[in-house]
Amino acid sequence: MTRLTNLFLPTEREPPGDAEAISHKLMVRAGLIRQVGSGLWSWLPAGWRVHERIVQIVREEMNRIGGQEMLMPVLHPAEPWRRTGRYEIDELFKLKDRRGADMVLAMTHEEIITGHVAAAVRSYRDLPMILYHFQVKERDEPRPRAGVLRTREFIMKDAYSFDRDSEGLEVSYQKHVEAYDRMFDRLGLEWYRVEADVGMMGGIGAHEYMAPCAAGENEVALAPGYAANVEVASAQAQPVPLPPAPAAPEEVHTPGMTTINAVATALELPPGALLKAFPVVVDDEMRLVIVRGDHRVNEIKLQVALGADFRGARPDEVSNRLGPPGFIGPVGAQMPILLDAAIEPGGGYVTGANRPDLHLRGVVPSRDFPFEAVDVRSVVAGDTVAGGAIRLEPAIEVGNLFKLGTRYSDPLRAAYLDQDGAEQPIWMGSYGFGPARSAAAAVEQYADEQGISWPRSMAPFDVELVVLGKEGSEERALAEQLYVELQQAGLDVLYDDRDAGPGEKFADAELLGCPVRLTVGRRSLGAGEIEIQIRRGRGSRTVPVDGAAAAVAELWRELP
RNA sequence: CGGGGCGUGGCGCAGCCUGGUAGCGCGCACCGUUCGGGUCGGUGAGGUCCACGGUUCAAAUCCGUGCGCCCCGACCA
Repeated sequence: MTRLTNLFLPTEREPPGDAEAISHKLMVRAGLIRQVGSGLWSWLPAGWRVHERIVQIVREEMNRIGGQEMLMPVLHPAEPWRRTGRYEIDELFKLKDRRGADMVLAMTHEEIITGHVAAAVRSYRDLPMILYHFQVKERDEPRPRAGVLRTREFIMKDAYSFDRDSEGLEVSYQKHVEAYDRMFDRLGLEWYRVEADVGMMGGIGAHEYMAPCAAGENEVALAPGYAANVEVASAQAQPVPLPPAPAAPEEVHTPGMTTINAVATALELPPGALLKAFPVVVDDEMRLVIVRGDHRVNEIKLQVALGADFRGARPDEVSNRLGPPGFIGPVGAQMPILLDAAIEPGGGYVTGANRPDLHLRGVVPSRDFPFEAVDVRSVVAGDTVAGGAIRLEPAIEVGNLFKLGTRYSDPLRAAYLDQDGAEQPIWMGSYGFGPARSAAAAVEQYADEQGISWPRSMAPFDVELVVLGKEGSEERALAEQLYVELQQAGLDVLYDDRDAGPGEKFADAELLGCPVRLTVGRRSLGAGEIEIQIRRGRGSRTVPVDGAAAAVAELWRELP
């Protein structure tokens, strides 16, 4: 199929000077991608083969659940984006055409697909339906990073389901869960399906598919039978020993101690025996959020608990309503108090006294101040879910599933007539998948000192055939013949026919990371054999020249 | 948006502080050598030093402006 002398595969000995992530370094070094600008990347031929192999697997799994592939444009009129209220999103690229009309570059395609469905679907008989496409997405990210892991332009598979009601949406959603589970298994990635934030853009449920890797931007909380994005994870906190509480809170002099650590150290208490007060403002009203001293407020969980956007209170607001920053607390606070569920209502905690250089010891929430119990803290490693300890892992989001409900069908008037002739809104779901991120995640997960080690399903080639020997040698003649036979056996072969030394050929083959490397050289040819190296695990064996192609094809099918 | 850093042949970098002939390694071309782990030797090509402006007899180097790129943070009182 491909001779290396004819392939545009510019490998580099050294990674770009500014690269940090493994996938960034290796994908550039291996000649798969090249940078055009910040967050803008070209896919070179070998890299594009990887991308398209991934795409094909996704396509097959989408078709299997009845998805219909189509294509929508990247350039949109602004109007539908205004209708859904998303025109104001900062990440949305906006531009004007020559007539001065407002246009946008698609960051996703809910507006357009819903418009098509709204215009064409009339009857309950037209539903349910799953439509999808692979198309470029444009997002003006505040900070692109790590090669192809976070870019401003990327291809996404986005699918949309249209159902008659919420029960129908559940069915469509479950089909996608199954399709996604299958595709990530087929891709050979390590992955987790985790509970995810539905976001403030409406929606009633969400999952993310996370590929664990060091360069990941997210963290997932994992326990036996449990997996969630830390943004939404919920768990039982580890208990903290509390000193016995006195009959009433006592003042403690704590000069200049404005941090949890300073107070905990001075009073010889664990940080978890203190309460941290976090004043926020919601719709111009201040509220006091309280978490344990060793915990952190999770802003996404807090937003969900509040049911509204919030901001941290300014220092002057804190001073006016409570006390000097660093010494604030819930006792006597004239505002609603949200108490994190990890706090024992009957415990005796230390809190700020709302006066300079003073804290209170022995504060018992249920006795000393009114509160509403909420779960608004970030889980930490060692917390438990159903008795199992949580661990946290960095991961990259490679897919997501959203139950949109009528978030888009309402403003875009996507409705149908039911059996009684009554108009009903269409229930929608949306389902994203990132081929580029999946490729990068595979590089991150399986790379070693030598380079990339692709899962069989996404490798640019199944086999790299390396010939050692000069032009006109016996090795060359045999390699040429093997090259043809391997292709006839159904394998995608990259044939390194360059006039280069063995070290260079081996190093490049390991960098590119095809699952199997074949070596035709004098050493084994004398015994009538060629060598097979498995990239993953670096195992090596020999096989007779006769029937070698069939043997390799059989071996390949057993690889991960 | 805040903070830090960088921009010099294709790639990775030095030179800048202290202004005065633009360097190194790799790669590339050619010749020879070698041929199971980036072999060795020789010859050679290749650079508006990000851009513009300023200072100076003289600017890669100093000053200013702009552009581009990377990293960290975007949060708890």
